[in-house]
Amino acid sequence: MKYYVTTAIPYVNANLHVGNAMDYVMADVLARYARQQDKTVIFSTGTDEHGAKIAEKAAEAGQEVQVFVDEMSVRVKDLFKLMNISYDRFVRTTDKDHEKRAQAIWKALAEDIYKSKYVGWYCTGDEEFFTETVVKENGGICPDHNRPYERVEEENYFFRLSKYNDQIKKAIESNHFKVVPDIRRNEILSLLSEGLEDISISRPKDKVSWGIAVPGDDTQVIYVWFEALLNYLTVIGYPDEPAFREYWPADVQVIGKGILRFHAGIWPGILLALELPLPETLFVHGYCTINGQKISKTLGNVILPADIIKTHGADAFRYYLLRHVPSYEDGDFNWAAFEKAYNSELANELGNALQRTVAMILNYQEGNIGELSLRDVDVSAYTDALNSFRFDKALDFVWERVRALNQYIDEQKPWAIAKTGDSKRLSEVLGYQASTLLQIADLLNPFLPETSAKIQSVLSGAKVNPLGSTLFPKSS
RNA sequence: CGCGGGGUGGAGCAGCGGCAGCUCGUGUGGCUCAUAACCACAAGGUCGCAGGUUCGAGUCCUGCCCCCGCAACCA
Repeated sequence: MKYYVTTAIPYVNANLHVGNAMDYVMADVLARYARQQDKTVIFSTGTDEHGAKIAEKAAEAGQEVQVFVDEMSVRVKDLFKLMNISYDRFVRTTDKDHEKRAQAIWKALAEDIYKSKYVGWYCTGDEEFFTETVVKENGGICPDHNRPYERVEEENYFFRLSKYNDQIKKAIESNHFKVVPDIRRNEILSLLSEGLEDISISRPKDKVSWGIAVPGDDTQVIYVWFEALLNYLTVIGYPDEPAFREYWPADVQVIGKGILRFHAGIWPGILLALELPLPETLFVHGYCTINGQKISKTLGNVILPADIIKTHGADAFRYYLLRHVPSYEDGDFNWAAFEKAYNSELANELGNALQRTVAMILNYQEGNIGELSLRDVDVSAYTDALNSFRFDKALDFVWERVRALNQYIDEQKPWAIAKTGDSKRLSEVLGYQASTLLQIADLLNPFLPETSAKIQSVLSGAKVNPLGSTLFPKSS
């Protein structure tokens, strides 16, 4: 069975921070879980590299735009490696292949594209037009970028999005196209009730040169956001590659709440116009604040994934985002909460459970693990949680198992059994401990791949194979 | 009257008509296999405010107060 999962592709104008990482970590869990179930998986991600803002950033850095985006794209890949993101395909919007296929999509949409005059206020920081009222409210200055809106009057190509409004609404209402969680589904439905307007999907080349040319009109380039959405199709080779025919529609597309309108409004409109099926599910996660504040460069509160991973490892980083940021809502990252979770949950509960088990097997049984004895455990709470993208709840379930194991050890008191010389009973108890740890490793595999592998390497043979150090060592 | 979410022990949350629950923190005790880790027990709540419906209301209804999102591409 095939499984196609995507993330939004990051715009490479800045380094990715902990909040940005939610997309990739969550999608990675889904991809690993699907592989564990023997599905054939394509997990796609990439980088969004066009637009005036990128060109501007490159100029600031005194670099050729292509050199700039090459470098930024490599940084993203490096970060993904650091976070253990197991993507299968990586698309860059500056790839020749993407450009060619994006243009093919444009041509396929020809019937729904028309040329018209656009008059409005534009902010280069947002790459977006704003309405008269918004501009007035903000006194003519974009609050996000602290720069004046530009008065722009230009000829653009438009996409007949309004035509598909009702079809999109129906698809979401009928759950043919599922938007998860409900709060986001309701949000987009209310928006669709108001009705979507046609959108501008190109900009004049003399204003924005860093982009993909509109086929048949070299005075215009494709609007960066429109073209970036197409990555979900181009990365699997729309329209002619076998992967496209096999893997589309996507099973899950993971995005952050800020780009809901694009993915539940514009994107399905494009797909309907192309007469392609809509994705099965759009999963929308919340944002991660830092110390309760919105992450922002101007506030200077940015924490990079590498800051955490360098000292505590990728698994601890993934663990915190997946369990302590509610999967359906916003959450907070702060060092105190992170250290707390690391020490008490990862080190004291899980790490120590492995440690005490290994120590006893070494001390009492010369390292012989003996017979594993897996009692049947109902893991439906875990699978239900994963199937509904409740990563936090799935990990709660795993930790119930970890706690239960520590309780079991305290109740059985294997150290006391060792003194009685009842080696048969002792072996049963220690065998059960090892089995439970292996089961936990299995459940943890999609979430904490390194930890899962470590536990397995310790307990998979006939004898324990102790790690060089403890799982999750404490620094202080 | 733009739309939506929320206010529950010190903190973070669950419960959505029938004995107020979970994790953390706090206190006490137990254990000694273990990363000064682990386990047990306890204290701590007029469930934002005011009315109403009901045999019975965190839970349903009405009004009010206060936070926070979206609207306004920020992942």
